[in-house]
Amino acid sequence: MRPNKRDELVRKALEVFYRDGFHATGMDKLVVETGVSKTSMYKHFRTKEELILAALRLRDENFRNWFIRRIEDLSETPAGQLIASFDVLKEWFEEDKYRGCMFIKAGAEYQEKDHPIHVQAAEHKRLLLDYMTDLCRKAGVRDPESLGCQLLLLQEGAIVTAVLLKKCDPAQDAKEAAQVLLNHALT
Amino acid sequence: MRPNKRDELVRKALEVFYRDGFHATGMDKLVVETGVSKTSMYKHFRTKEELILAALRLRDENFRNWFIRRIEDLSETPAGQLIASFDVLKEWFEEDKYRGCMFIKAGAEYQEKDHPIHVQAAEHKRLLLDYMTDLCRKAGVRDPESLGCQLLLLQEGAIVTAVLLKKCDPAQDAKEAAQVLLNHALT
DNA sequence: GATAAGATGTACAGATCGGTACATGTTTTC
DNA sequence: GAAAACATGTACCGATCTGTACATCTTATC
Repeated sequence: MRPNKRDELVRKALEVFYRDGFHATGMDKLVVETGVSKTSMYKHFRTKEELILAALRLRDENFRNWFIRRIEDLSETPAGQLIASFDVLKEWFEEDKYRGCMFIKAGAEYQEKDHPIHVQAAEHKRLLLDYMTDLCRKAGVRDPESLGCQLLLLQEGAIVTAVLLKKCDPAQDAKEAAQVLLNHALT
Repeated sequence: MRPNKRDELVRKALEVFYRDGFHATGMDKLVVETGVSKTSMYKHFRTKEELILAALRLRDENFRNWFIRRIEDLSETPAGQLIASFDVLKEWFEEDKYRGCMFIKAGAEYQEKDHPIHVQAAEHKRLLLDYMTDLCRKAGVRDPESLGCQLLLLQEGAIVTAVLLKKCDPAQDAKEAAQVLLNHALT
C-alpha cells in the first residue's frame, strides 16, 4: 500500500469524475482505467464517497494553487489581480478539457446541505470568496465583503455560462463588468 | 393513453429529477412515486432520456413564465425590470424547495455538447440571455449585448452561489452590482 | 353480449451498481 | 529457507439499472 500509489489512484479518479460525473462513474470503470484490482482500490478507499472526497481535496489544492499563481504572474497589485483573475478564467475556459467547475457539479449531484461532499464543495467556494475579499481589502475598496462577493458571482456565472453558451465570451464580459464595479468601489 | 395523464407524469418526474438529480433517479422510483405501472410509463416515454427532455421542456415553460411575470409585476419600465429580476431571484432562493437551476444541473450531468439534454439546457439559457438583452435594448443602454450578458452572469453566479454559500446573500449583492453596471451603461 | 383494441400489472432479462470473501502471490523478518 | 505480514486477482453477492414479454383487465363497437 505505497502512498504514491494512492495518490496516483486519486489523480486518475479525479480525471474521470471530472470528465464523466460522479453518479455516472462506477467503481468498475475506475478499476479498469487505473489498471488496479478492485480489492486494492477498496484497500485504499473504504467507499466510493471516500474516493470522491479525496479527489475533491486534490482538485481544490491543484485548482487554487494554479489559479492564484497565474493571477500573481499577470499582475502585482491587488487591484490588478482582481481584474487579472478573469483573464485566468479565460485561459481555463479555452482548455479543450474544460468541463465547468467540479465543485458546482459536486454540490449539484449531492444536494443535501449536510452531505460530506456538499460540505466540501461549499468549503472550496468559501476559500475562493475569502481570497477575493482579501484582494479587495488590500486594494482599499469601500466595502471589501460586498465587492468580493460580487466579483465571485461574476466568476461563478462565467464558469457555468462558459459550459452552456460558448458564443458569448463570458470571461471577457465578466472582466469588463468587474472593471466597472472595481472603479465604482474605489472612487 | 390520455394526454393529461402524460402531463401528470411529466410534472411528477420534473419534481423528482429536480430534487434528486437525473442519474440518481431511476425509472423504478418514478414508477413508485407516480403510482403508474412500468409498462404505462414506457408507453408514454420510450426511454428515460425522452422523459427527461419532456421534464426540461415543462420546466423551461414554467420557469420563464413565472420569472418574467413576476418581474413585470414588480416594475413597468425596462430599466426597473432589469433590476427587479434580482428581487425575483431572491424570492426563488428563499423557497425551501430551492435546489439551484435545473438546466445548469442537466448540462453538468450530460456534458457532451451535442447530447440532446445538453442542447436543451443551453437553449434555455439562450432564451434567458435574449430576454435580458432585449430589456437592455428597450432601456436604451449603450451596448445591450454586453450588458445583457453581464447581468446574466450575475444571475447565474447568484443561482449557483445560493446553493453553496447561503450566508452571503447573493441576490442582494448581485442586485447592487447590477445597479452599478446599469447606471454605468446609461450615462 | 361477443369480440376486438387498447391500457395496465407482473415478472423478468441482461447489465451494472457498490462492496466483499477468499485464494494466491509477494515481500519482509527471523 | 520457514513463517508471518501484506498486496493482489478472481469470482461473486444482493441490489438496482433501463427496458421488455406476456398475461390480464377495461373499454368501445357491432
